[in-house]
Amino acid sequence: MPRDEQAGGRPGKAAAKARRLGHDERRAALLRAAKELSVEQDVAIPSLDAIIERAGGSRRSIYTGFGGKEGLRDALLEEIAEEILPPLYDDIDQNADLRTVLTHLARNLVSALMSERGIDMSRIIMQDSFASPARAKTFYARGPGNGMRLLTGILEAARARGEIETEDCAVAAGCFMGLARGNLYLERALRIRPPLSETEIEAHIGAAVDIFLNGLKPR
Amino acid sequence: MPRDEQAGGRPGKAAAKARRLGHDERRAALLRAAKELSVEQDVAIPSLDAIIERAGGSRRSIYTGFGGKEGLRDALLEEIAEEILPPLYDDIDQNADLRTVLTHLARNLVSALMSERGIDMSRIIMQDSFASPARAKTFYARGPGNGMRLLTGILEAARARGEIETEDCAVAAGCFMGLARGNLYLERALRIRPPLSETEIEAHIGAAVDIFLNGLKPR
DNA sequence: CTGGTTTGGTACTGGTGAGTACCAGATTCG
DNA sequence: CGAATCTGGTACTCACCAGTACCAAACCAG
Repeated sequence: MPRDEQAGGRPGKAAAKARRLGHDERRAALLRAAKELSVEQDVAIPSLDAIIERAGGSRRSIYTGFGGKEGLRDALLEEIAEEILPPLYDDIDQNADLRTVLTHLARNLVSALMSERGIDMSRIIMQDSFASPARAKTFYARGPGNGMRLLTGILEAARARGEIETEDCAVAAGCFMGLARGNLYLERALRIRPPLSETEIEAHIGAAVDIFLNGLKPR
Repeated sequence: MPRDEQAGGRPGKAAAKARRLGHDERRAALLRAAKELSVEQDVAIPSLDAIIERAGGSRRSIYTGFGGKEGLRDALLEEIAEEILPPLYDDIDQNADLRTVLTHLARNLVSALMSERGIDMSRIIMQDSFASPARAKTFYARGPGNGMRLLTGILEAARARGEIETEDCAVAAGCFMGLARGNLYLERALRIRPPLSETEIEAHIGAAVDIFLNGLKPR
C-alpha cells in the first residue's frame, strides 16, 4: 500500500485525485465492490476494509449509507436477488402450451442458475440464508417460492384441460423443480463439473420435460 | 468464568476433578464437541476456545490430536460424512425390482437427508464445501457421486431388461436424484418448512417414483 | 516413593476486523 | 470570497481468535 505516512496524517493519494462522490454514487460503488469481493473471496460478506479499499470512500460512507455492516449485508442480498431472480421466472408465458412452458422454465433454471455467474450468486445467497432464517425466508418467497406458485398454477390449469393427471399439483410442481435441477446444481455448486455446454443443457432439459410429461400423461 | 486468578496460576477447577483423559478419548471428546457446536452456531467450524470449553482438555490437545485447526476441520468433515452417507446408499439391494429400488433410494434421501439431523449435517458439509473445492470433491465422490454411479448401473441393467427406455442412463439418474429431492431439500435447508411427516414423505416419493417410471416406460 | 512423561490450564503474541472519533481537504452556498 | 457542511482518510479502542510457550498437576514405570 503506497501511502505517505505523514503522522497525524492527511493523504496524498498519490496521483488519483478523482473527484469526490456524492452519497448515492458512493453507496452504489460500495455495493458493487462488496458484490465483487464476496464472489472472489467466496465469503458471505467481505471485510469493510477490503470493500473500502476497492470502492474508495471510508468507513463513514458505509455507516451513513447502510447503517453498518448488517445494513450493507441486507443491501447486498437484495442486490443479488434482484440480479438472479427475475430472469428465472419473469419471461414465462403461462398461456403457451404446457411443453413449451416447462421447457422454457427448465431452460431458465439450468442456463441462468448454473452459469458461472448464477452459481456464484446463488452460493452467496445460500451461505447467507444458512446463517439467517429471516433472510432465507425473504429470499425463498421471492425466488423459489414464487416459482413454485407460478408452476402450481400452470399445472392446475393443464390438469383442468385434461392434459395431465395428478393428485396434487403442488407436489408435482416440486417434482418438476427438482427434475429440472437434477443433480446439476449440486455438481456445479460444488465445482465438480465445469459450466454446461449448450448440448448438455438441451439434453438435460429435454430428458426432464419428457419424463415429466410422460409421467403425468392421463391414462 | 469462576476462576482463581492466583498469578502464574494453576487451577482450582472448583469441584469437577474428573479424571484425566487419554489421547484418543480426548480426541473423540473434542470432535464430538466440535460437531455439536458447529450445529448450534450454524458455522462451519467453531472457535477452538468454544470447543475446549465444552470438551475439556486444552489447546495442546487439539494440536497433538489433530495438528491444528485445519486438521480438526478435516476430521470433523470426515466424521460427518461417515454419519450421513452410509444410510443413504448402503442398504440398497440392486437386485430388487426397479420400483422397489427406486422407492427405497428415494425414501432414504428424503427421510434421512431431510430430517433435522440430516439437514444440520448437510449444511455443515455444504458450507465447508463452498469454501474448499478439495473437500467438496472428496465429499461428492463419496456421497452423491457414489449414488449416481450406483443408480446409473441400476438403470442400465433395467434398460437391458427392457423395463425402461432412455438414451442416457447417467442423465436419467441425475433426473431421478433431482426428482427425489424435489423442492424439499431447498425448503428444508432454508428452514422454510418443518420436518416432513410420514404422510408427506410417502406422498412425495410416491409421486416421484411414479413420474419417473411412467416417464421412462417403453412405448 | 521418585523422576520422567503426558495432560490440563493459563498467559502471551500477533493478526484481523468492527465501530467510533476526529482531522483535513473538498464542496457548496450565501 | 468565506463560512458551514460533507466526504475521505487515519488512528484508536475493543473484542475475538489461532498459535505458541510455559507452568503445574496428574499419571506411570521402575
